[in-house]
Amino acid sequence: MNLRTQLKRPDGTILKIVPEPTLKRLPLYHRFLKEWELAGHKTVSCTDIGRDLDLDPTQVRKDLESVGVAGRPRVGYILAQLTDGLEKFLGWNNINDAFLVGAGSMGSALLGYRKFEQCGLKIVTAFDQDPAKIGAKIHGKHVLPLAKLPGLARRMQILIGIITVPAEAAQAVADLMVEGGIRAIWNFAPIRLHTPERVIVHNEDLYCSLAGLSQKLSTTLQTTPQESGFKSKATTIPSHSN
Amino acid sequence: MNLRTQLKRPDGTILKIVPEPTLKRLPLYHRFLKEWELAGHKTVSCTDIGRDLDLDPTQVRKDLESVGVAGRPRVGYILAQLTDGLEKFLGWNNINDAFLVGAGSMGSALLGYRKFEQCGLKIVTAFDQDPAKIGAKIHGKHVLPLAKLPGLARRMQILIGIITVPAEAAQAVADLMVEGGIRAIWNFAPIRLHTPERVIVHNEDLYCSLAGLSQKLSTTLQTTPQESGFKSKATTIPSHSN
DNA sequence: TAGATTGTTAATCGATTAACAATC
DNA sequence: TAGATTGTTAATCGATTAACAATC
Repeated sequence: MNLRTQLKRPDGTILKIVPEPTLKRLPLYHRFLKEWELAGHKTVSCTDIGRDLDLDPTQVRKDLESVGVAGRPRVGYILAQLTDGLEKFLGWNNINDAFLVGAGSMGSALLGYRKFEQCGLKIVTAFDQDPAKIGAKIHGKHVLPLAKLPGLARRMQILIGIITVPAEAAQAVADLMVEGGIRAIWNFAPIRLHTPERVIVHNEDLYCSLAGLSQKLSTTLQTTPQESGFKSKATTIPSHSN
Repeated sequence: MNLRTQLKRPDGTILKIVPEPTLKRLPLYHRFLKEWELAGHKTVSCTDIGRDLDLDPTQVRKDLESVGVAGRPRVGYILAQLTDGLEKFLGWNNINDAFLVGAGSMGSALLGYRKFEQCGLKIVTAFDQDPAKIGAKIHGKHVLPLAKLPGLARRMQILIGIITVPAEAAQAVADLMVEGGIRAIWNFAPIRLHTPERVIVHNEDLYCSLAGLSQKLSTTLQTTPQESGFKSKATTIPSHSN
C-alpha cells in the first residue's frame, strides 16, 4: 500500500485516506443501487453501475474497494451488502448536527433539503443577524440571533457550520463558528475564509463552478457547432486561444 | 506543447484546453485582484495572490500563463492588465442568456444571484410546472409554463439551461431543454442526466459534496482531536479504516 | 549590483485506465 | 467447461510542485 494513502492516528492506528474524487462518486453509486433494488435485482456488478453512470467499470471497482465489501467473480456484489457498506462507510448512520447561518434564499433552500438527514447531516437551527428574521421558523427550524451561536455551539457540541450569508459577512460568521468550537464549515459565500488549521473549510463557490461550465460550453460549441437553423453566435464566444 | 492540451476546431485552428482545476481558480484570482485594487495597488505578484488564497505561487503563475498576460520579473503583473485579461479569458464580457427551470427555493436563490451577470450569465426567464407559480415574478424574472420552454429556447437561441427541480422531474426537464437546442445544462438536481453527446452537463450535486465534507471532518477529528472541555464524540464517527 | 519574480522545463505525485490472474 | 467479473498490480495520464535560467 502506498504510504500516502495512510495517515497515523494519535493512537497509532492507521487511517486510510480515500481520494476525494472517489468519495464524491460513492453517493452516486448508492443512489443507483437504490434504483437497482427497486427494479428487483439482488446483485449488482461494476458493469451495471458504470453503464448507468457513464463511468469506467474498472474505476467503479477501484472505488468500491475502499468500501471494503467483497464481491464474487461472475456474480458481482450482493446488493444489500453493498448498500449497507456504502452507508456505513459514508457515515450516514451517525448523524452530525449542524448550524446554518444566513436565513436568506439559499439558506432556506438548504433548510428544505430533507434528504441531508439520510446522508448524516441534520441542520438543527438557523441563525441570522436580521431582527426581522429572528424568531421565525423556516422549514420547521428556528431562526436565532447570530450572537447566540458560539455559546450554543459549545453547549450542543456542534461540529458543522453552514454559511449562506453574503460574502461581506462571511468571515465574521466563520470567526463566530470557530469561537463556538465548530470544526467544519460548509461555505456557500463566494469568498475564501481564513480559519485556524484545525478547522476545515469546504467551499461551494458557484461562481467558480460557473467558470467551469462556461468553458465546457465554449469548447463544445467550437468542436461541435450548432445545429443548422441557428444563426451562429460563435463570434460572440471567446476563443480561449492566444 | 502537449498534444492533449490541444484540440482542433472544425476550421483547423487550435483550441487550447485549460485544465478544469486551473479554471476554477481563475475567478478566485479575479476576486482577489479587485480587493487588491481597492487597497491601492497598481501591480500584483503571484506571491501576493498565493499568500491570500493559500496557494503555491508557482501554481498561480502556471495558471496565469493560460490567461496570456505577461508579467515582469521583480515587479509582477500590471493589475489592470491582469484583471482585464482574466475577464476576457473567462468570457465575462460576452453575456450568455440562460433559462432556469424550477421556481422553488433553490431556483429563487439562483435568480437572486445578481453577480452572475458580471460573470457572463444572465438568467432571463424562469419556468415551472406548478400553475400556482406561473405568472409570478421572482427577483424581477417572469415564471412561464414549462411547456413553452422548447419553443422559446429555439427562438431566443438560448444555450444554457439551469435545472432546480426535484430529482424525479429533472430528466424530463433536461429532455425539453435538449429539444429546445440548449447545449449546456447546469444541474442542481441530485441525479445524473442522460443527454446527447453534444450537450454538456455540469452537475452541482450537494449530496456528493457533502460526502467530501463529512470525510474531511472525520479525518481531522481523528488527526487533531477536539479541544478539552468537550466530551469526546469520537466513537460515533466512522473510522474509515478496515 | 543584488535579489525578487517571471517564464519554462523537469520531477514528482496522485488518479485513472489497462492488463491479467484468480474464481465462481 | 467457458466466460463474465472480481481483485490487484502495472502503465499511463494529467496536475502539482520543484528547479533554475532570464531579467528587471
